[in-house]
Amino acid sequence: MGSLHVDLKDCGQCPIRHRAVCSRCEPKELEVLEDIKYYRTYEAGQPILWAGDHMEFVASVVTGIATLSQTMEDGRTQMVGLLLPSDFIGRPGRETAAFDVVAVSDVTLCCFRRKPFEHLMTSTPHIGQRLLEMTLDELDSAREWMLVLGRKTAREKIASLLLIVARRDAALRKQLPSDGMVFDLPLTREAMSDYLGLTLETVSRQISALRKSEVVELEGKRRVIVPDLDTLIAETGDDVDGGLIA
Amino acid sequence: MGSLHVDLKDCGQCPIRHRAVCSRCEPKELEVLEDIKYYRTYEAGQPILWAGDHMEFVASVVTGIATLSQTMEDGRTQMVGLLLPSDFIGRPGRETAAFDVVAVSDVTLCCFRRKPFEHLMTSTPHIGQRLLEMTLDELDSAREWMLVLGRKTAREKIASLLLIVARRDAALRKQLPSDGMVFDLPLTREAMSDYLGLTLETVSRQISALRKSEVVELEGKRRVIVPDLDTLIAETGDDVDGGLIA
DNA sequence: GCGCGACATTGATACGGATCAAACACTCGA
DNA sequence: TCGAGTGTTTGATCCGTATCAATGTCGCGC
Repeated sequence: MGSLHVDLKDCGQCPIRHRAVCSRCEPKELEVLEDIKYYRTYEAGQPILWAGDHMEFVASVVTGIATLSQTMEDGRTQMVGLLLPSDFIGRPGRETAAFDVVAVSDVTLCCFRRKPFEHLMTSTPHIGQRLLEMTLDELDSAREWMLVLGRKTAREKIASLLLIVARRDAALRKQLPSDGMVFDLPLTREAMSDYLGLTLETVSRQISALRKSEVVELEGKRRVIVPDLDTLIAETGDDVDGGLIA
Repeated sequence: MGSLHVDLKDCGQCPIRHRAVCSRCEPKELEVLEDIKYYRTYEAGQPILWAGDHMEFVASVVTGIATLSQTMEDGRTQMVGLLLPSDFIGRPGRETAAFDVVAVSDVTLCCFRRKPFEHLMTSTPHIGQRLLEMTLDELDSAREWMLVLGRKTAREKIASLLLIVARRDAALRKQLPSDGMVFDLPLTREAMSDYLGLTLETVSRQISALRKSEVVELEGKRRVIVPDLDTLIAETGDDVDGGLIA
């Protein structure tokens, strides 16, 4: 599990080649990147960074899932981002990590030493352009999540999370999300509660409630079946965006 | 009120010259910007953009305060950002607005037609670099706000908002926030509730409670006095960051 | 000066989600 | 096979915030 059957040293073979921060780079630019990059792996459950840590590198997630989160002194924690393959960790121009990063599954990172990477950003506009685009997308997602955290009920929060995971899973398979789709939750109930600003008991109860209402079916604790996508969307409280079918 | 005693056409005189998206530009680059820029003003309470609107321009806030918010079908509203002088509105490469933008006070925008601006971004790296930096900062703020929305109590939320406004106000005067500082709340109770994910009644009650606890004093409805800054910080639930005194 | 409208405060009550507690399900190693 | 550990479900109760409602305050136009 987790072993890759491609030569990771070759950017041309990289599974996130077309989506990551390097996606706009031309062959010559990739060669420079290949010189300063190296891989690191983390096992499920391992911390990758603690808030305040000195960061010697920035990185792209190549495989696996990690979480970005914040913890208060008394232990209350809030997840502030979910890092999936192709997502970027770290920020040029900043010495220390702003949030905790934890591997949820086994994770492989493609790391770049920070200083050379920063230098590269000024000489290679394609990297900065792509990073800007990715950061703007993340800012939009973060703002959308603020609505979930601030205004949605527990039931709507759960439905919103399920829908996000469902859409992501469909995108990964290069399919449209559809009625009858099946996917696995990558997160424990506790991780879901940290994401949604709820307790794990409430998460559990609301998932049970959605099952009783036949909005979703469960196979074991993690596998989810969505019999009717529009029903799930209705439960999120968002307006129906028909735009996806086009 | 709102009339500026400077020639706005001259970027050299612009009050946000050193912080806005154009702050890295050299004189020659500013000349290009001056060709495509124009000013628009909005009165307090006026909408600037609705989510979904076609955007023909991107802009910098020159003076005044605006809010960025999202509304659900049933009317629940969440503010997702507060736009202050030098903040940027819009996003290169996107046709439509993602959120509602409303002027809270009288607002002046420095607008750039979107297409020429996008073109400029590829030819003038300084703009993209600065925009990346600003966007990364906003992403960090958005993520910090997610902790407030997801995990803080009503009292902590109010204290967090007061502290943010206090710090911003101090920064505007180029002072450090200090004991005994006085500032005005730019927002109504309702706008605060939209920001904090509360009802306006709860906002009112918690402000009264903080006053009874002598964490703050009020002069009228809007003017706030902070007798002891550390007391206010303690009420936010955040760890005390001594870093500011250095 | 009066009355209106916008904004704010305060009170009474309801309800959603947190908290405390117990039991269940599954995996893994002895 | 059993027992421990981890993650999950479910129940009982409590508390914080929402909701519904009334009253208060200030500024402004008539």
